[in-house]
Amino acid sequence: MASKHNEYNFSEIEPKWQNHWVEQKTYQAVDFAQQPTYYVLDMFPYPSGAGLHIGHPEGYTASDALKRYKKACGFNVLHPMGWDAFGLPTEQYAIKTGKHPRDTTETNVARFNQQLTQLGFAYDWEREINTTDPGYFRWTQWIFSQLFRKGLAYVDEKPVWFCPELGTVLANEEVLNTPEGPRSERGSYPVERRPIRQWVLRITAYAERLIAGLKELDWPDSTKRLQENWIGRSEGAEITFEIDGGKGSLEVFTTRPDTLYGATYMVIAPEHPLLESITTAEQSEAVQAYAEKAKRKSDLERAELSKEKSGVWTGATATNPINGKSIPIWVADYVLMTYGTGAIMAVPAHDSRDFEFAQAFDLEIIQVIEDDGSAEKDAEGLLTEAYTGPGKLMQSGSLSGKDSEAAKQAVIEQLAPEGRGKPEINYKLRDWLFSRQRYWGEPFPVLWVAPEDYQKLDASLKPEGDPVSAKIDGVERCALVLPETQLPLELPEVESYTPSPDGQSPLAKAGDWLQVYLDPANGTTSSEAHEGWIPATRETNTMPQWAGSCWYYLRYIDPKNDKAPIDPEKEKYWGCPDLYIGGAEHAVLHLLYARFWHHVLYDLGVVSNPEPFKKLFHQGIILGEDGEKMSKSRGNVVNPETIIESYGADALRLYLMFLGPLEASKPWNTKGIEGIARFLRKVWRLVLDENGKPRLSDDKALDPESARTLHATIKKVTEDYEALSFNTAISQMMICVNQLAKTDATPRESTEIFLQLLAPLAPHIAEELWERMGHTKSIAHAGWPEHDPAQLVQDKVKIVFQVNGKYRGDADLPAGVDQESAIVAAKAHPKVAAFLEGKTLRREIYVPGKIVNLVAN
RNA sequence: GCCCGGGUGGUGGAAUGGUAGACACUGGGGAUUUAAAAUCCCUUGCCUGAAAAGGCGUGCGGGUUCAAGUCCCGCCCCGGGCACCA
Repeated sequence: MASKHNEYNFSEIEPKWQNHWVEQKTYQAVDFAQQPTYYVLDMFPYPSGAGLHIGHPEGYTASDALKRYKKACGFNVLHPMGWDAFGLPTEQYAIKTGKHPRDTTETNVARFNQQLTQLGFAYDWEREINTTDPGYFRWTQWIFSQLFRKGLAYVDEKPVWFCPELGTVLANEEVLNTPEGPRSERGSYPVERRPIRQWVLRITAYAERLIAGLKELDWPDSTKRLQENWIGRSEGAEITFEIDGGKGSLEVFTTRPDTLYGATYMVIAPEHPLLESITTAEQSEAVQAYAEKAKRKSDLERAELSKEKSGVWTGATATNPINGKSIPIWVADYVLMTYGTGAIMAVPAHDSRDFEFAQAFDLEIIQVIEDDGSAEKDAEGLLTEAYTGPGKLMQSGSLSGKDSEAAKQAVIEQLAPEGRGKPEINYKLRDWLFSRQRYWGEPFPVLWVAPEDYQKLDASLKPEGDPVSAKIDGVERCALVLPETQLPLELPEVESYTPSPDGQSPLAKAGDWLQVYLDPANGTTSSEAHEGWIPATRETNTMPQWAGSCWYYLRYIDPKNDKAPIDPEKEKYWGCPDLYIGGAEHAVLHLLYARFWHHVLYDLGVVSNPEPFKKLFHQGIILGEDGEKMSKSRGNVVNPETIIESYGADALRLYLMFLGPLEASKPWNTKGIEGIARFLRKVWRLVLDENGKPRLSDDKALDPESARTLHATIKKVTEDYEALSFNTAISQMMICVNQLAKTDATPRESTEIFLQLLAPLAPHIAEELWERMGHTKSIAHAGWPEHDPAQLVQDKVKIVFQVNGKYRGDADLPAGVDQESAIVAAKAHPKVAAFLEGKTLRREIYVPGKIVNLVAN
């Protein structure tokens, strides 16, 4: 591009300043400095082989700009970066090429690092973390140990999604519902259900706190609601129905105990443990066939067939505890074993699912809540749809006439003394499936020992409460966690990264690593047997990628600590991130899991606040030029590197922010960046003349109009940076440059103020021009300008004249003009007068400094 | 079905209830230049009109208000999330 030294040559100046910030440690965060702190956090990237895509620099530009702005304002700013480097693609690559994931990760990290630097993101690299670094994951393992010891980790044989192609188990959220059936999110391979031994974290124990904690958070409302719905708290009652014929009892969960009189049948899930024992001989064959069929269906298939309800009568009946009525018990797959008790009381009149089912199988429908005419009915006055609203009870014995809300309580109170009912709360949230049958993840710091050896163990190795046990290779074993001294537990070298076809982790083949001896007194391990030591087998599952990202924001505060995950004093000094910027795709899982761990760490006294992320912001998605999501297959991918080559990093940064509001999804438009490039060249020429010398005027002050623009710009840009409204900040800076460019030269102070405002978003050009104006210190140390309100005061204001709400003219009147004079001026305006002609003035409105509206007819 | 967002010129977008379309892109016209790039100036919502001017315009239909893109009610469309959670 430009070669003359007096032209804007971004490819020369950008690397220069990038090196400068690194060498001078310009953006290093200093522990315990006597300044207010500001911690701005980005969601750290997975260092994939593909390098950065345009979505990364969007959020990262925002945080980089905010960081530079806050530093200028005098904050001790912490803005770190790291790598979420465990994960499937690297492992897949290892399977394909035999290359160790560690090496691939190293290469990818180096590339990402270089790309981020090229964009001018000045992180405090001394705090860089990598989830695959043993110095990091020893503390991930440590946190797991704490969860284990608190009884929050257990083992369960769970039917989980298994993907034969990837050779691994997938979490529900990694499986997509496609027209071809369930598929893996990565690669879109077919998946199937398989029961496999799994580690599970008891996140449900924190459900209540995770909901309550949301209240105080400054998060997008939609994200809070998403989490709330995901946790899915519902209040209701657990009611016990006696099964007729002395076959025991059946518990159901309902949110509508008030409709109990309308319960005309019951339904249990096909997986319900009582199904076999209650089914009568006559119905046995049909029930068994039905249960078999249901088992083969995936959850997705069950849901898709939702329009047609299916089910079979078990032959059994139960007694409605409120009225002694005998009602049939059906089995149907619209009832889920995984929610509530796996059984329901069906009230077809007031639940749409039960209504559909009752219609399909011709079951009794009894209306017990008055609908006041709001429900659809047929000619005979019978419901043609369920009425799910509130109302007065009817056909409900002594409760008839009571309001439904009050009746909920009344029913529970009536049943409670006999032990047939109690208030109950249920959550949609399920416990967190926490293991993967993969190589490239954190190994569990867990050993399995024989039950008799387990007795000999020191209490510190065991969980609170019951032992965690499981069948390993058909033999009963108990789990213990390694003591802190044995951490980190590193991954063994293996010959193959491929899981075995039965879904076992590649670690299951790491013979030497697998078998160890253990000192029961303190958990020390060795490959050699010692007197009194006991044999143990290592856990072969690894942790999911979420594990490392659950607490990384804490580690940045104290990244090299080998005594604790984080030093308490440093934790108190920095606190939690003041702002967390990241994509909305993590609205539920990552942000919920991280909150869960943080609450646990709070209980353990590791952190001093129960919630990790006070303020959250989601940047939108950059779409392709065609308005579609960028993807290789669509061929609409924009590569940041090519943009930097042709326009420079400053232009890319500004343009990304100029596209629209940070939170909006917006299409990329390559032509649009021209406007930004033009703006930057204009800034260059505003500061330097054609000889490359500062274009300074001898005057101390700007002309009044320029001064007003400059101070309005200081005000607007400051407010907009605070609000992350970078698009409008840039517009205002364009207005400012256009105004200042009208003059032959600019006072030094004005030019400098403008560069200070520009620096957070376009730091390279700002630094370069700052230096060329004679400064020897970085603009990062120049502070932040304040606007002078006096400069904004105008002696004349434009008053708009309206007649009947329509614009008919305007006039510049003295600021602070009173109502009377303003209205006189309006009436004097020829066009206003013309529109008033022949009409009667009904009303005169004056909004001070803005508008006169004359109402006439 | 339920829960969130969002519908403004040819395009991206801007607008504490107070002139809708700031700031840009694109298009059109011009200046400069041997030419190009760069730069600068004018113009660019729609309709009527030669012009002056007027009318219409923020997805659709109502309403509140002196005044509505903005507030309220009822729809339509697009995007995202959840989906038999009793």
